[in-house]
Amino acid sequence: AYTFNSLISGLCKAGDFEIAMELFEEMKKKGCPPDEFTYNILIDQFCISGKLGRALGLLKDMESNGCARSVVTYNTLIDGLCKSMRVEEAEEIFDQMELHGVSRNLVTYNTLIDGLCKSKRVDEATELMNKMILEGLKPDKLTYNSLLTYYCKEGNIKKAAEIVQTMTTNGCEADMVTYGTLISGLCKAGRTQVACKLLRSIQMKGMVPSPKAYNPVIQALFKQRKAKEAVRLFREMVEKGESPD
RNA sequence: UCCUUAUCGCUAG
Repeated sequence: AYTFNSLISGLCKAGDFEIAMELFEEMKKKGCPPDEFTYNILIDQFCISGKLGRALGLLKDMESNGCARSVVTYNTLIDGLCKSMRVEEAEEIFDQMELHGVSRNLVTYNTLIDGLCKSKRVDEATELMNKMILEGLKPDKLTYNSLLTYYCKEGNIKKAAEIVQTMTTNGCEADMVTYGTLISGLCKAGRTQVACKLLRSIQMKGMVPSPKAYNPVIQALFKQRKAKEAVRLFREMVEKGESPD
């Protein structure tokens, strides 16, 4: 099955889904039954292509083929449902895990928290974060970033700053993803100057801002008709050894 | 051999 799984996964990534499915059928016929990994790969593919019904169908299949669902299986489905804007169903799957005796892990929580944030249900996302802490799981960068992204998109800089505060006090270092999110939030809120200052302070810390941290600022400067400043910033970025993207 | 987070752009609406 190992060989088949590698092939199927590779084919899916290359977009050759048809061939992957043929191999899947072949496995069953050739006495090499698909295992948990095979199913997870295919479920993920169906989710990515928006065929949730088929993904759920495979989930049923697993059971009848004596294949145990793992936490990854559930995580994949939860993510797929969230990305298709079917968060309610994702929540159902989340609840089902308990009944099936599969324990949720950090990824499970992060996935659903992100889904809730993207559906603008930030209060519930925050509740869920508290719940995970009660269950002994530690929120990580990804957890905080989902919330941070929500507040930044909303232009709620105050809340965003609070999140950064919380994450650092909980031992999560702000990284370039964090800064990139914050900077774009600041630009969106029209606080371009503050965003520039943040760029500076990142450099003071000895970090090199990524192009993704520069981009929103450059963009915002153009919108404010400050093309010269934008170009200056661009030059600076190149000098510091970053390749523009 | 399998799952989750940020910016911009592109495409569609």
